[in-house]
Amino acid sequence: MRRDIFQAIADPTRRAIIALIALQAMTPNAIADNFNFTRQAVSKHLRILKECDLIKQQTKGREIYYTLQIEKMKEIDEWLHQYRKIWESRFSQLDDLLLTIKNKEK
Amino acid sequence: MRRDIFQAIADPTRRAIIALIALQAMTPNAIADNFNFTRQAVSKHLRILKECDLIKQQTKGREIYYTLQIEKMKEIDEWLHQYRKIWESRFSQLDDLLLTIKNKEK
DNA sequence: AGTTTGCGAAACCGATTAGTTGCACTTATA
DNA sequence: TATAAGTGCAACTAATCGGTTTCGCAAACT
Repeated sequence: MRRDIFQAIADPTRRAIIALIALQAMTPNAIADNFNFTRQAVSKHLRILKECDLIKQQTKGREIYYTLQIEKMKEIDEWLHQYRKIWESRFSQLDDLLLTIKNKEK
Repeated sequence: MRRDIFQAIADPTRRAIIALIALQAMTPNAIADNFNFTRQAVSKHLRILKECDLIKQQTKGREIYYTLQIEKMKEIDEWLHQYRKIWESRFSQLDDLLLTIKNKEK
């Protein structure tokens, strides 16, 4: 199935997993220790995160270490950019207004 | 139901609605004209967006105009901030590396 | 060689999602 | 006042989601 990064971060557990492995590479078991779910449930989340390239895996013996692909997070940032422009322009409009009021007081 | 902004933007149709009303306030009918869904389907999306304060409505006669609450989008930006710090620090590490190489060449 | 450990995949299940149709209500128009 | 237009809500439905249990397989340990 084609995965969407926005759908991937929609689930709070997946966001928590992202936060965990952002700090250091972790195995599924180590990740699952932080939750009340089974390792298999975590494994399913990892699969979804992997399907949209948010994480990558590195096998080491029988263990698999998952790491965050921080580059992928930029996609959200890029989507947000168009709206950031809007709120920043509104903020500068407010600045202009305050400046006008200030000048009138003189 | 308590709504989550991340869940709200997970749906591509809702992201399209957000993009539409970011430009100008629109009525449900006007929004629905842009999709192949029924007006009622759009109405349900609007309800979800409203439940997490991403949009607000303004009644004008029998019409209801929906506008984007751009401030709410900042919540995503704040969540993203922790990861932005990471990719920016990695970028500066790359800068350091390039600088080191450059100095060696001298 | 036999057992334990770490993992993913499959089958299953209840809850949720995203759409539909049908309806009721309010406002504008003839 | 009757009718049309704009809207939200409720009931229904197929598909998806997020969890579980069970299983099979490969690597590591005894």
